Amino acid sequence: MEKEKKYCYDYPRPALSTDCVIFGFDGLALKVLLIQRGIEPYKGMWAFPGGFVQMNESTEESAKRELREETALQDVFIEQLYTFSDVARDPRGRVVSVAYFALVNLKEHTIKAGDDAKKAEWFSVKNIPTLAFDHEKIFRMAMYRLKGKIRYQPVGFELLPEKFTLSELQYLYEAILEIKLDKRNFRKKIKKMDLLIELEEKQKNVQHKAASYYKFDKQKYEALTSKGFNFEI
Amino acid sequence: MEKEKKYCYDYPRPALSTDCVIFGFDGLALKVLLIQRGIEPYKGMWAFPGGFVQMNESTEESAKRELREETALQDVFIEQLYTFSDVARDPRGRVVSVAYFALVNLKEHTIKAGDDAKKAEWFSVKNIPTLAFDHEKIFRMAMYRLKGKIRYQPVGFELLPEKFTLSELQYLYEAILEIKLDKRNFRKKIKKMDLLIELEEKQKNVQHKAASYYKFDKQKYEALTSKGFNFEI
DNA sequence: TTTTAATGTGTAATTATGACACAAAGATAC
DNA sequence: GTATCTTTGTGTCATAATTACACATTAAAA
Repeated sequence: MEKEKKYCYDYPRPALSTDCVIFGFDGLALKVLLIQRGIEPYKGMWAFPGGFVQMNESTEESAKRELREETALQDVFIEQLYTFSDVARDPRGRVVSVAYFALVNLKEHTIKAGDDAKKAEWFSVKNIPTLAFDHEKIFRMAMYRLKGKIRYQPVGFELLPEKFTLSELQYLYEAILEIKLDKRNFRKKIKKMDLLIELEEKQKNVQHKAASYYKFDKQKYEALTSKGFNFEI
Repeated sequence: MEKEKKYCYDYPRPALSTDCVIFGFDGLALKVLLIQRGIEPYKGMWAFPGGFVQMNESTEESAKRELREETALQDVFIEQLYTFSDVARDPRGRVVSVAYFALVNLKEHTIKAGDDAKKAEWFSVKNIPTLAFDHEKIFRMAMYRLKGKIRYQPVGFELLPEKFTLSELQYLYEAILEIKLDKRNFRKKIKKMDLLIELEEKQKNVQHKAASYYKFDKQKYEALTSKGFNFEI
């Protein structure tokens, strides 16, 4: 078959891709998922999972598809981050990329083992390798957004298992905000917003006093937000 | 010359455009600038100014160029809003649009008179006509963003002339937030953040006690933000 | 001189924030 | 089974922020 460029337009068009910054929390550190590139450009370097947008899908659908294909993650929190469009951001030519960020809880979602040449790995946000393309810029923006967002929207729960202890919740906030919080004051605030349900169940197999598990009252939160309530830490 | 499609690619590509939601404030009401479409589709309907992204410009440059070409506005506050990519958002075919929002002060910037077929007009945000494409969605998003942003970043000053009274500032906040604020409490907050400079000059030709003019201390604000300060209303 | 319309100012009650320490529980080691 | 270890879970007080609320002053116009 002849090598032929089949798709022709009156005016030139940039290629359109999506990239996805996937955050996870393992109970101690905030992590992001990176893919090691198997092909040029930037072969061998780490980058966020992503790919080109197809004609029959929105950019959000594209980001979700890439997420599913490259990591087998599904039904996770995902939100548009920013569109990166510097003329020279991709050495292959003009590529505009719509970046998304996703939040997953590492305990309940396992990622697919790296298929063929592609290796996927979680990196602590404190220790990220040099990234391909302009992905450092994307990463900084994603961190900034997450830090801002967690203060006024209860997205933190997306990073925790369904059942979690108050200390786990606090460690998560500390990891994202990169500050130390006071235990009593943190609990006071969390209790006052009245969006957690304390479960009967307690921790097991811990070598100290077992903490109660809590779960997030999503229904109540949605009822409140539709009435104009605003969550704030 | 033969009608020929010159730009060919291995894979199909969506067209990429930018649209710009331009907010202005006339002292009483918050307004947006709309362009009446001179051609199909949606001929005669109102829409946000916008156009296709060229190969040698980023989307932000494209939005600024469109703004300049369609309204003669330059050097105004502009920020990326969101990328709209629904497959069917444009009846001409697949068009992904990166929306921006801009803030201008109506007293110091006059917009170009509508050239040829294009008529530009300011509409109160309380009274917007039916819009072309998915621009209603873009508009709702822009309003939501502005409401959020004005509470923690001093973007309001972009909508006022360099010299303004405290009442004008308060009316602006009331128009954007769509709430009534208490005069004494508002002034207390504004004064405490210490980012306004009171000028010698007072209002003239008003049929009541003349108010002092103030200006925003941008230098001080930038010095503070670089140290992690956070403006909040 | 009176009227009109908006400016500019303070206090007190309530609520939110931030700093701070120790007994109780459960597992493990001896 | 007692001591040890580690983490849970809780309250108070001082300070700061927020909210509600009213009237004398000024400048122009009638």
